[in-house]
Amino acid sequence: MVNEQEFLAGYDPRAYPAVAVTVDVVALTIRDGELQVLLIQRAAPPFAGFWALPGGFVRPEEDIAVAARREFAEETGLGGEPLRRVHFEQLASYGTPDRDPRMRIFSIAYLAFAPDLPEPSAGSDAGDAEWLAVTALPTRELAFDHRKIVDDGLERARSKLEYTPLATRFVGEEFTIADLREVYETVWGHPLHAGNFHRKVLSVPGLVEGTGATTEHGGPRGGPRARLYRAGDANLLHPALLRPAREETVR
Amino acid sequence: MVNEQEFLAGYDPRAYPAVAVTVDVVALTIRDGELQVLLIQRAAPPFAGFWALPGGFVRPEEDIAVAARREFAEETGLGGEPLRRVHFEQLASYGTPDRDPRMRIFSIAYLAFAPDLPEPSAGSDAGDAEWLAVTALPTRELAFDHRKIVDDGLERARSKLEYTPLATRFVGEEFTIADLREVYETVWGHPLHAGNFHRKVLSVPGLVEGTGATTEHGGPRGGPRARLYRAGDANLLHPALLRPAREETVR
DNA sequence: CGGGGTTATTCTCATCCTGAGTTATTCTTA
DNA sequence: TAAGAATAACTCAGGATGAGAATAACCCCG
Repeated sequence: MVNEQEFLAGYDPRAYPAVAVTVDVVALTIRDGELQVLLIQRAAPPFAGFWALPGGFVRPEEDIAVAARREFAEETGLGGEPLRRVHFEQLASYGTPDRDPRMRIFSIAYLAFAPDLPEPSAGSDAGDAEWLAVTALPTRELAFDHRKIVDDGLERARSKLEYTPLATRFVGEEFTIADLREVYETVWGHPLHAGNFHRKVLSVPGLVEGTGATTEHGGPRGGPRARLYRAGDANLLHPALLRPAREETVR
Repeated sequence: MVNEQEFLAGYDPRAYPAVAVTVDVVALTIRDGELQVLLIQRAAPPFAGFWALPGGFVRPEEDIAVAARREFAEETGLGGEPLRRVHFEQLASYGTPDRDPRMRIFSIAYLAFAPDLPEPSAGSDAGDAEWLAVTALPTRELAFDHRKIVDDGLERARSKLEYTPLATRFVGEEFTIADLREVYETVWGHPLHAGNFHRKVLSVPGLVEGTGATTEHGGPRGGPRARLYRAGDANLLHPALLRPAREETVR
């Protein structure tokens, strides 16, 4: 039997069938009171002209998570501190043999949560980029299996709001309880009881901490000035902020 | 601009640097009242002689999930109905550039839950295979980044017991409430209140359904015959069966 | 064969959390 | 200045949880 050195010296990677690995990013933000996902229009085949998730090949010496951040930054033009405030997490991997007509391509999907972002600037390999309301997804055909990836990302996002403080990633540095409630209502897609939500947010340790300040003015249609809060230091919410169970999802 | 056909005809996969994709399986079972993970001893370099997760290269036309089941079946010798009762789910993907000395290898990890399984039969490419108690993991150095993968799998398993009926995958077709409680205690690593657990399991809709039968005998050290149950039809537990929050994990 | 130890199952009870509704107060707009 | 709207706080009933105890069935040992 050969030892490790001899083995590696005689090892030929080219002996294996070619496969490739890409990252795709499901980037979510809240704009105009709607949950929106970042899409780019493909300029080159395959699926030229179709809308797709931002993503691309992982570079030879690049870590996957770094690749995901790079692809996101390229499409949004974001960098520096604003980019650091964006939360990234691995979502899942997709590798059905025929998901890409070129060759066997595995995609490692990432999920990104970002506060209200400006209109995206198109990257070099994208014909166009835009934020699309997730409610409009059913009318838009996406490239590859990206519809499935987006659906998985949305379910992950809805679920993560329950037991993590990720909702604070959708709002600015300072926010009101109503801002936070709007995030939950938008992502979950139904209204919440304002009073109960308020009580709950303040009772969960480490979710938010008060700044002592209030908003400059009341709401656009009246109401008192709201107190401002910052994200707290909790990583997990306990007790969790559960969305009402829908009978369909249980069985 | 070329159309899709012309593009694909002129496409050369060999133009890209070689990468490979493997699956690794974190297979968990409960044997002798302990949570155990399936490991194989590597026969060939790299990491020859080290213990590692069962896994291997995804075949050219093979789906990832199929590859995970195949690798698991090869190492355990399991097939047919017993194999169908094993739950598989994708865990996460690992692709740090230097995680494998041979080349850039991405690993897509799967998590498997199985009821009490027999001693594994060694596969063709494994020097040996064994179930190792997870409590013994700290004393055993694993190949590649498999320690991290196992840790992620264990956390996923503990978390999934809370809100899904997966605990029923660790016991046989018919089981007692005490069997189920032992699963939770073993995976979570601390004792539960028998009375409260009993009440909770029976109150969650769709978790279990009674068979009408009882065990043949009482427990080995006494006690009445216990009623037998089957897994119910729920996919999600509501309300969830939460493990007591540990302060460390929250912040 | 009888008693002690063990375990399944059911109850009790105090406490906490949740959903729903109400009230006081502050602020904007007409 | 009055009406409308939103924040924040309070009330109350019902459900869920944690802790402890009671009851009854069953095993093993002496």
